[in-house]
Parts: sequence; structure tokens; C-alpha cells
Amino acid sequence: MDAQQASEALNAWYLRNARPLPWRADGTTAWGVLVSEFMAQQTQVDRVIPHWLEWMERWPTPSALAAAEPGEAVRAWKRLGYPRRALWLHRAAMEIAEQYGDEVPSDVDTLLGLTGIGPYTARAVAAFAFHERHPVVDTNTRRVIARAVHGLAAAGMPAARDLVDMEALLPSDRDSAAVFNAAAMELGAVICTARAPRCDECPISRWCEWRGAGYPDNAPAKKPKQAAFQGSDRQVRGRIMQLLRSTHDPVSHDDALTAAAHGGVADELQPKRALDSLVTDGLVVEYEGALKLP
DNA sequence: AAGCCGTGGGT
DNA sequence: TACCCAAGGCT
Repeated sequence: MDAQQASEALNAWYLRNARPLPWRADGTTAWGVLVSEFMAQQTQVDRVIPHWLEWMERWPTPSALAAAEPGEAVRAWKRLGYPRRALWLHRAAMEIAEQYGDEVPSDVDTLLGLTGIGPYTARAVAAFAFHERHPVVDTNTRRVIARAVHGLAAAGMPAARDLVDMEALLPSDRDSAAVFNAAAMELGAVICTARAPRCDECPISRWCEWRGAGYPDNAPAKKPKQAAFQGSDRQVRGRIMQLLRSTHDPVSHDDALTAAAHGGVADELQPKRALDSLVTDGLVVEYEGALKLP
């Protein structure tokens, strides 16, 4: 595997084939990049697009969002999932507005200090918004490296090693590095997919160690699979959030618990357990004996 | 630090 | 259909 040739081929492919995601357009602010990264956490980017467009129109700066009620952020999050991200994004907006003069920080360590920003998002913002040279490693990148470099069918558990691997492949030039980070993610999302990779369309198939080895079934151990969603507290929490998003009026406990149970519960305590956890998370607040978004 | 946290698309 | 998986992060 010639890393130099492969990375150049990958970048060239990206420049010609990258999907026209709206936050990739020229002139997108660092805030816009940050919002897109929050929304894309554990969420396929195609689903993010309409939410991002609406969000940026409504809250074009961190201070604009910070001035809104956090519950309005949760409401605008709609059905994107993991609504805590909306709360965290609002919190990050307040931190940026109050502590950083309404300017999204470009420094990875500063970004890591913001609510809801971890190792991936911090580097993604630094690389894509500011073209700083950092390895950006997401689930797509991990899979591409596992296959192309390590000859494995899939990535193993996330590890510090991932950053080292990506750093070793990263072009030295800042702009090329930023493109390469995006290109590795794009390849994983569009071509080198988890389930049915399209190797016949892959720009680096000729350097791929996994392909060269004849696609061995050698996937390392990975994270335990997600618990079943059906019957889970997550599903029941989702029902309550859906009700609260649907109205600006306070919702009674009875109505919330009824909505929680609609469609079935795993046990009798589940509706109350789900509601209590939402209150603990700050996604629901008690207000004059009733419930509302924060 | 292992488990938890929504929702929907692809196979 | 049921299952896997998705531009992760927090506790």
C-alpha cells in the first residue's frame, strides 16, 4: 500500500465526487460547521440537511441561539434523535457567546472544553472550519483505515491508536490535510460502507490491503451491539419528548405518562422511570405542577 | 468505563 | 422482517 499515492487518489476523487452538503459550501461560518457536526453525531448526514438549513436561518450565530430558550432548541431538533444534543448545542452556544466573544474557537483544546464537543467534533471543527491540521477520526475513517491499511474487514473498538494511524496518513499541507480528513469520511459513508462496500467504485481499491488479501472475514471484536430499541426506555422517552415538542402549553403528568405508555411498555414503572430520567437530563422541567420543555 | 442516549435508512 | 448501523459524547 503506497500511502502517498493512495491519499492523492482519494483527495482527487473527493474533489470530483463529494456530495454537495450545504455546510461544505463556500462562506459557511465556523458556527455553521459546528452545528452540522453536532447534528451529525450518530446521525446520517442526509437526514441532517433540512434541519441544518432551518437552524442556520433561525440562529445564524451562537449568540442568536444563546438568546433563545433551550426548549426551543429541543423543539427545533424535531425527530433528529438524541435530543440531549440540542440542549448541549444550546449550552455550547452560550459558552461561545459569553466566553469567546461569539466567535467559535479554532483551538482543539478550547473546543474540547465546550459542552457536547468530544475528540471527534473538536478536530472536525478545527479542520473543516479553520483548516487546522489535525487527524479527524470518525466511524467512517476508522473503517476505511481498518480495511485499506490494516487489511481488516471492520474496525475494532475505538482507541487512541486511531488518531496515530490517521496522523500517519495525513498530508503535510494544511489544506490537503483538511480535504483528506473529509475524503476519508466521505469514502466510508458512500463507498466503503459497513454492510455492502462498493469496491468497484472505490478510488483506492488498488491499494486496499483488505481487498488484496481477498476480503478475509477477520473483523476484530467491536463494541457490544445496541440494546433493542423496542421496549426500551429510550423509546418511551422518545414518546414523551414527541408530546412535549408538539405544544407550547404545559403538559400534565397524566398526559405525559399516558403518551409514554401508548404502544406498550416493558414494565409498569417504565413511564415514570422515563419521565424522571428526562427531568434529570434537563430535557423536561416541572412548571406549576405540569411539564414543559426547558 | 461500560452503558446509556432517538430515530430512521439500508439490507 | 429483523437487524445492523449511523460525521459520538457523557456519566
